[in-house]
Amino acid sequence: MKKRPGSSTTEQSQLSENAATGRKEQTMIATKGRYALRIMIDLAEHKDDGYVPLKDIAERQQISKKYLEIIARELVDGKLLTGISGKGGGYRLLRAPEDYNVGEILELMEGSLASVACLACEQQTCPRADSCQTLPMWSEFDKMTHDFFYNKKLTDLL
Amino acid sequence: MKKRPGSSTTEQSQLSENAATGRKEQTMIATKGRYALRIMIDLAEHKDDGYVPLKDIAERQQISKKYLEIIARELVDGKLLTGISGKGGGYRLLRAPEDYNVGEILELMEGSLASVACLACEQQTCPRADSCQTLPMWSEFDKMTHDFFYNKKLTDLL
DNA sequence: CCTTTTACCTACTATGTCAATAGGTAAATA
DNA sequence: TATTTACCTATTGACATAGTAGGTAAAAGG
Repeated sequence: MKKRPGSSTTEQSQLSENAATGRKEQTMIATKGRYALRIMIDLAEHKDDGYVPLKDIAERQQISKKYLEIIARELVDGKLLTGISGKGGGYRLLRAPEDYNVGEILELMEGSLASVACLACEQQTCPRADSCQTLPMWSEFDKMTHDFFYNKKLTDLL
Repeated sequence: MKKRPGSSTTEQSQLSENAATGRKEQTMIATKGRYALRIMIDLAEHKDDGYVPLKDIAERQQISKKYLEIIARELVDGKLLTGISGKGGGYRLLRAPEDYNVGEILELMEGSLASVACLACEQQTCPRADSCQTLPMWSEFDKMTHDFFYNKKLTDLL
């Protein structure tokens, strides 16, 4: 409710990641995507430990466990993870670490890696598309971005 | 005040660019950056017509003139354009079109093209930087992005 | 059986950015 | 002097982000 900074339980959160830098925050990859990646990396590194509870990940990664819950559930819904409840429960990868790529993880969390709205989500083509002088550049950039992240395996980050 | 859609004067604005796609809008390049680029392109195409009033640009590009005013002023402040008031006034480029690159235009408007907050704005380095397993990837991506846009000249879009 | 541990679920909220709009003033020309 | 233009300040609605709060259900150990 009151969001008192520094009141968190185990972790010390991301401090002023967003604060008073004077400039904007319109980053391509938000916290959610980055945290998701760190969950996946953590699970890859502990893939032989059975089910890994979120509490452990939160402590190791210094991220609010409560927030990680939201992210982990989205990863489960997106079939990148599986989790079981109860004592001895936790999360684990569904595939071998080398069979994940960074792009699919980020795209699941961020919705789309598109650089501009014009190209996001199979959008009905913009009426100006035919005459747009910048669209080819955005397309080229998006292809480059897609290739970059989809060719990067999770194991490349270990 | 009331923002009634479709009430604009000359242009029909960007319609539902942000609306009900069901997914998110966290695009790397916002409307502001794209509009700025279109102003620059328009001015490059009319560089022999003296000072070009914003009214003309707004009509040609189908963008709210009022919003373009904000963007144009930022471009002036950033030394990419010059403008003079009064009849016969308007805006013009300060350099030859081939001496502009897309990166400097976007970066002026968007503040930074950084993919993640960790790398934006000369930020004091993250305490986790040394051990961060994802930072090298973000750096690599940012370098690729920077090269892409800074090597793209304004004249490449004409 | 009961306690503990865990995932899973719904709801809420503070903050900030984006994309404009509104309503002016100052400057320059015809 | 009227008109056209840039320049300026302020405000706003909508939405996303990054969480927090407070539970319920499931699974295992004792």
